[in-house]
Amino acid sequence: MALAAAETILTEEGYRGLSTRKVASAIGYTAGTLYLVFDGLEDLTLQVNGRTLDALYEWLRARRTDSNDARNSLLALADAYIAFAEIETPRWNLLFEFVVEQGNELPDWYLMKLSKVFGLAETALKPLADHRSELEIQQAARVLWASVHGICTLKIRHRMDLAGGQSTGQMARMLVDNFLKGFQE
Amino acid sequence: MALAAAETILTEEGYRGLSTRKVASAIGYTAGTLYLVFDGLEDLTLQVNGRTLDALYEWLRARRTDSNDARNSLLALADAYIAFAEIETPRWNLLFEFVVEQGNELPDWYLMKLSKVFGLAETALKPLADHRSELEIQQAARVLWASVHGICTLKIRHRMDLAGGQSTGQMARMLVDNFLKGFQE
DNA sequence: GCACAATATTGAACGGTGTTCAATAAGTCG
DNA sequence: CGACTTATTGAACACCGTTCAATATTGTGC
Repeated sequence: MALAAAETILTEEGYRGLSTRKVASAIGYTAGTLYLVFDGLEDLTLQVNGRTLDALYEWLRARRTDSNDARNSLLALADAYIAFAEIETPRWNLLFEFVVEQGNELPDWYLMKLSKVFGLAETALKPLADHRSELEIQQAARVLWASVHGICTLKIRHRMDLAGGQSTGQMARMLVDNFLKGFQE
Repeated sequence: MALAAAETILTEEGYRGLSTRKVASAIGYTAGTLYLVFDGLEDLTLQVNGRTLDALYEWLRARRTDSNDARNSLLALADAYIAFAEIETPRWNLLFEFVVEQGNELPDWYLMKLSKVFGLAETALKPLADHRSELEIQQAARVLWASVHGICTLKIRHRMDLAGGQSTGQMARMLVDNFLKGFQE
């Protein structure tokens, strides 16, 4: 499979090393042949990202804690997310480096996979459902998710190795702790 | 100046359209000449990013509120940050698309500019200094900054246009409100 | 003004990229 | 076997970053 070869190249050389010719020759074909299967490099990238989202979902699902303690669940999720980004950095990078062309939208199947991942945070927040509405839970889950993602991004892209060095995990803990305190009134 | 030309191309064609040849011809030169001034495209990109950081700092500084209300200050800052990302999307994208090569570090002058921007969030949080230590303030400021950045990223890269659609501003408000409630004990 | 040195600039070259497409090879069926 | 369909190629096009010998330009000392 071309996608598996693409993932190998991606992991070994980073997303800048990913090229149609390299993927094709890795599976014993020519670049032209790839264009019978994919619309082009952008499409191939999207497919790779789809598989990465699947892998991320499985990774997180395997590491979640099934407790009724929203704080514990969210911290476990955040730690697992950070670990995935650190271990699978090139694949994780490609996930967000892929900027959708102006006017184009991400395909539905891709948005589905995304919302499946977000869903994990929502279920982790569910134990607080008595105090808040369904919509508020969903919105809070996304705010938290985006925030953890931001912490992850700035750390991995070396935008935060300045003074006051906390680890990514500590930052996530600070975020979740304070946010939840506020969210529970 | 080459950097000004690079910014024009960047704004008009996105960071994928940025090339040494285009920048050079835009100022009436040849690609080779750029290599007497810059170490290569990576260096040129870094210089452009430096100017973007300056512009971002000025943008935020001009829009901050000088009140003693940490919440108001932070929300003004977050809104200004989001607005900058929306208006100057290509330049803002390049700021974080630039992944530092393995082993290389960002130069000191770049980290200085970064910490200057982060500093704005720290001063906005200062009114709460009585309750917390200096270090905690700094750390909280960074957590908040990274979180707002994450919200911004996922929105601009179209990773969140699913159900429960809040605006970026609403998400930032939810984040700051809840975090501060928790942070103030 | 002129010769010489220093600097600035070029343009071709190398190896790479995404993408297209006529031409060819391989497989299938009557 | 021939006809038809499918798979695959490899050359071509227009780019890209980067290097560097050759050339043009400028500046300096006489």
